[in-house]
Amino acid sequence: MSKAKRLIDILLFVSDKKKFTAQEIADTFNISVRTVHRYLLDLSDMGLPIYAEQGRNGGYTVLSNAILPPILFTEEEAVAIFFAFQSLHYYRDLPFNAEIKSVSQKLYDSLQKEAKKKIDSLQSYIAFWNPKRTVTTPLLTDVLEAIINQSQLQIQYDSKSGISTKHVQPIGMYAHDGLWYMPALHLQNKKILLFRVDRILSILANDKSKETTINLQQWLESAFELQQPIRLYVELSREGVRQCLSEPNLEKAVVRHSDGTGHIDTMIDKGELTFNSSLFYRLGQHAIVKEPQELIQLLRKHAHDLLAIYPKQSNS
Amino acid sequence: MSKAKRLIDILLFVSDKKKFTAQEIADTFNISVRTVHRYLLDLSDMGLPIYAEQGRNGGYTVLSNAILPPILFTEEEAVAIFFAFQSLHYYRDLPFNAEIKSVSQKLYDSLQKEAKKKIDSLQSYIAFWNPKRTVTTPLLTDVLEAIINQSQLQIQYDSKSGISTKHVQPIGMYAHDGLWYMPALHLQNKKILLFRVDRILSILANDKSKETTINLQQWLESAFELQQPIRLYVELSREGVRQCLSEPNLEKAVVRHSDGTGHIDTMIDKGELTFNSSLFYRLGQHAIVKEPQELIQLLRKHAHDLLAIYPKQSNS
DNA sequence: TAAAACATGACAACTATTGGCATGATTAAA
DNA sequence: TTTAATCATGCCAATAGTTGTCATGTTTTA
Repeated sequence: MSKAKRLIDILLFVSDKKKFTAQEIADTFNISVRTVHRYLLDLSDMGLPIYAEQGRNGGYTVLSNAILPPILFTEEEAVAIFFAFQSLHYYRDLPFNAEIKSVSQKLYDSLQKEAKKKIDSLQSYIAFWNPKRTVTTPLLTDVLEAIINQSQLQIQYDSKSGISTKHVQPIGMYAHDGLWYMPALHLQNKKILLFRVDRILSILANDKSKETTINLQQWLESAFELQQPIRLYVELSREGVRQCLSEPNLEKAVVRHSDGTGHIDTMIDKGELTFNSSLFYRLGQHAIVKEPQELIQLLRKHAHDLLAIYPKQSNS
Repeated sequence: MSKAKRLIDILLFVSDKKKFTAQEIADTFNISVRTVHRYLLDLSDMGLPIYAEQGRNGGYTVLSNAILPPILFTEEEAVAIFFAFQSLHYYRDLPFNAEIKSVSQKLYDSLQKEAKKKIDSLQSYIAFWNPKRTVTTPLLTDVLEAIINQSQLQIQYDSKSGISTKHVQPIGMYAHDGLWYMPALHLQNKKILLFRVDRILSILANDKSKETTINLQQWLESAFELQQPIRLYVELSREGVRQCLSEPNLEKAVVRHSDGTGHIDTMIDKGELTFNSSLFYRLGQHAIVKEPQELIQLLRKHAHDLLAIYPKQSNS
């Protein structure tokens, strides 16, 4: 086997093992101890952060985390990684911020002059634009750690009804629209609630004592099942069709007529009525709700309330 | 210089040059032609897609795109790239779909068994959730190509007022909220308009004839300057504060009072009034708009319209 | 037909790697 | 204090790998 391959094998072996003696490596790879010393010197020269402790019980220790074998990327692939990272910029807090920086650095360093120019020029043609969030999520990594350890948590939470202390077992954590959410089992009433991680004011992890719950993927799927299905029927003008096609929740249900107008006929959850009323309020005459009556009543009630809040001759 | 380093140098050289003869390489690197043949055989064995044409005017041709020197990643960095890509899944169309797949494949293949498990288990704790868009953007790559070439375009566009043909020069392209947008200079009236790429029905690129315009970054910055500033003053209940802090546009302007309530006092653009009326309609009594009068009138008018659209005893 | 390219084999000269041995230094346990 | 287990380094001969040169083919095109 060529030296290069053997070096990579040893690199992977030691970066995985973290602590070892030269004799171990010699035995594992059937080479002499002398050669092992030489190899480790080479790896050290190549930048592997490794140090040796002398004396009995001594040995080598690798400081970095597990390392992957060298990978060859094409320029296009490097660009893809750059842009994927760019799209993440709008999360103010991310569990991988340090890694994202180091990967970008490694890639950019290895690009040639011309390729760097290409990336820079592409960046003047293409972008991911998102409003930069200002809410910070200081406890993000703590929460993630607790989730991975499957700990039960005592959290102080800033909810609709004020700050309260809750005893929960988290299911997982997900990002949506720039914010982090944590579905968790509320241990008092055995119900799964959804918490916003930025609204968690403090956490206290108890000993891990796992109650078997569903995992995050299952929860995400079930969370969007209809609990109380109800029929939504809406007639759309041409503009209404256009607008509704931009609504992630409804776009699938839009039916176009040949004259450009259309309609929506689908089942939605009763709990989504409030959300939908906001949409159809905005669309006004471009979307005439025919069903359900509840939604129509909601729209009317809200309109009435609004007229009460803002009386005719209002002056500040 | 060691063989490995020389091989990498040659790899980079030839993957950049694409077409070359053995003699060229021999001259460039001061090695014999025989050795070049041997090296190219090695590179071919290592997976570089290269083929040779014999005879006069023959030579070697590399099929793949420019290749970066081998990079060492840590496991954590690989995980970061995976999750960055996961967050992109909600764009149905991306200019880098092929690259994203190949990078994921390369990384996953190079992970050890244990590391694969780690990633899989992390994926059951952490996710990026986004509604999957169903609108397709078939012309995405064509548009990107035209933008890079700085071509002028004749597009068929499905706008509010129907399908029309427009003659434009694109400035760039950006993604937002799962959709792709293209700001472009309308050549008839010299104004910059914003197009949704999925609403472009066909494009026809003219010869490139660049009118100097601003670049995408500049446009993005200027696009959010206030054209017609107007004062927005809103009194917020405790719940209103909570809700407004989740609104990317307003969160910066929210001022909290010591009792948990708060207010917004900021400048907004007159053009955003419609957008804001939808928000404050939803918030109802939790956010009492005091200024501007236009917004209050808009809220009232819309409420009136709605009551007219949905008369009292409406039955489907 | 000649020139320009790739393809491959043989071999000697050269270079790099390896293992074995020796010598030191350092550390912790006996 | 001694001893065993470590790393660290130097030397050298044996071995392994690499290189250049030359030779011989093949394929393609001017």
